[in-house]
Amino acid sequence: MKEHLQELLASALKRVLADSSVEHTATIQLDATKDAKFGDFQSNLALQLAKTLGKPPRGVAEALVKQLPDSTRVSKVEIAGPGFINFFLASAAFQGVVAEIIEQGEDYGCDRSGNRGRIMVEFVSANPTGPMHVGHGRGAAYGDSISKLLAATGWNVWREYYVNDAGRQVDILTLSVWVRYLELCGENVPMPQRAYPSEYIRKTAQVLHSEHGDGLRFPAATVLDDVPAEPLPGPTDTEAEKAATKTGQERFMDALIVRARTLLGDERYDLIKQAALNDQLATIRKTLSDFNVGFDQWSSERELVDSGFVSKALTRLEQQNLTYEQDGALWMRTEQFGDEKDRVLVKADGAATYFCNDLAYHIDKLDRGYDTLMDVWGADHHGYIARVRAAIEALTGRKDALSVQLIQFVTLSSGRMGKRSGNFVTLQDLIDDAGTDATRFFYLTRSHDQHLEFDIDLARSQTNDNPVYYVQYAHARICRVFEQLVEKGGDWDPATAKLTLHRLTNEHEKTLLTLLNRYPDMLQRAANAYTPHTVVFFLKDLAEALHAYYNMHRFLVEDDPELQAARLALVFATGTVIRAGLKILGVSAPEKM
RNA sequence: GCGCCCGUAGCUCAGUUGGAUAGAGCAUCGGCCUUCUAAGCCGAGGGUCGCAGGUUCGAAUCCUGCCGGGCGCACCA
Repeated sequence: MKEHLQELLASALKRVLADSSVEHTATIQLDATKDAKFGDFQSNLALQLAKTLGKPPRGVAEALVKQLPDSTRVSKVEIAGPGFINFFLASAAFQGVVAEIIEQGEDYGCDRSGNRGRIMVEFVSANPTGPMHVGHGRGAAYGDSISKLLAATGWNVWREYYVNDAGRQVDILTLSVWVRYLELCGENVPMPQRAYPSEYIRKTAQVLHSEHGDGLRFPAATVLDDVPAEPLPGPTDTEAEKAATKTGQERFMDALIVRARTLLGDERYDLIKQAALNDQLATIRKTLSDFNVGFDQWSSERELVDSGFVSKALTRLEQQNLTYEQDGALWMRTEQFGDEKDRVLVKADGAATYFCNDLAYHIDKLDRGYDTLMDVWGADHHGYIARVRAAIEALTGRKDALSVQLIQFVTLSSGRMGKRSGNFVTLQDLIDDAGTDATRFFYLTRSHDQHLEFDIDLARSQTNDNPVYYVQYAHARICRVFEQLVEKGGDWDPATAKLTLHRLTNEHEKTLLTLLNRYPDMLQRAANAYTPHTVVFFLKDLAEALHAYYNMHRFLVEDDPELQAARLALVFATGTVIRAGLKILGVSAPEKM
């Protein structure tokens, strides 16, 4: 419809400009109106043109309207305000959408071709060192929905979880489990302050203890032999003292990790490590599964390193002259691609940085043929964007190959949840408590680049305060109407119903038809801007229109079969679009509530 | 100190990429259930869009400077 009006304007524009030297190359802007009194679509073309033509905008508008070709789909064209051209559509043009939706079902307005390109969406990628918290939940809900949205708008989407199962954090995890295990054996080794406190670590330790008995045990005195005691913060520490304490605590932990390796040997150390990782990942997988979030692939950092891909990637970077050695470390030239400084890939001690492995992973993604890489990160990683973007640009020559979506922080009534706070609300707690539907809807009701205040009590409430019910209720009401129809012995045939759509004429029907017509455009906008919350707000509007209609008119009108068929067609189409929209959000569309 | 994000009704937030009189929900007040689910509908009040300039036909939206909040500035992950 929009394209049709744009063509009309383009042709009028061509005639108006025929005898002047002015050219208008920009695409013709056409927007849905906010207010019905301005018609259905508005164009500001005349306002834009007025300046270059040196004529008053209303005059330009008049000239344009005069040259506008006739169209059966347009009932009226008006010039209003400073020079807007307002289009009023013929009602038939609006009613047709119902037939279209009945034919296409939940794919109405979607492009499932995958022709826009291959995109890899990497999201969550939470470290397997503890359960997911509410911040991860937001990233999960966002990543899952943006993937579905992109898949519905012409993208070929692949979703991945990058498992950080290599590096120091895994050693910290291993140590944490071992300390808990020693505790079960009766050995009193203090849990380092900066280790992982998760309850799940205790479970892993218990299983290890029951399976291996004292096989992994060493006397506490041996473990702590020659290791300086861990410093503890004082209540009146200065900044410098706090920093010193932190460094001391890190050293304490590193010393214990070295001790664990030495005493246990590689085989037993790896046994603990693998058990710990498996348990943490199992917990994360369970939560994500409960949360209705799926991945096409889980990529392991460990495997990337072990397979030799990381070193191969480094060789390639060297061959492209993107690296250099300095102070015993290997650096990547990211500064010349917009980063504020060059970055270390391999440290002087020979260990790869996180950036190194992560970059190799991104190279692997590019090797696999994805044109666009989307990374969904927590907002605290924004300082990391420039170096990855720089590296990707260096490799591909494209600035737009990487799209990073930052997810702003989530706060709960009890304050911000930190991963190591030891006392946090897990995502699992949240969805066990409030349910997947309410939780996902809540996460997606705010723009992802906006801080989110998560009202747990509201999400948990089973009352009309909970916004997710508003939309679901509209769907359930529609389903109930069709149930009632059957109970009354009536029937409804979509094919013949399409012939009755001219009966949809009242104000409430017009509102619904307008919204249904806007759905495809809304999907495109939401996908292009990477904003699933656009879908949420659309669904709220659609549900509102349905509820208002429901309260004002009966759908089952026995004394007028034609009108009944038409209204049922309209609410059937509305139900279809609500279901399709909720599916993109990962929220269920119940038939009963 | 430098960089990124944010500031809209009492609270939580939208705002169609610069459009017409800035909108929802919650909260407050007043109406609507013998007819398809009242988890709903209809109506009322509530605003210096942080502040000050600038750009132009037109600014919550773009630019500059302040004020306030969050986050980040590693040979950590």
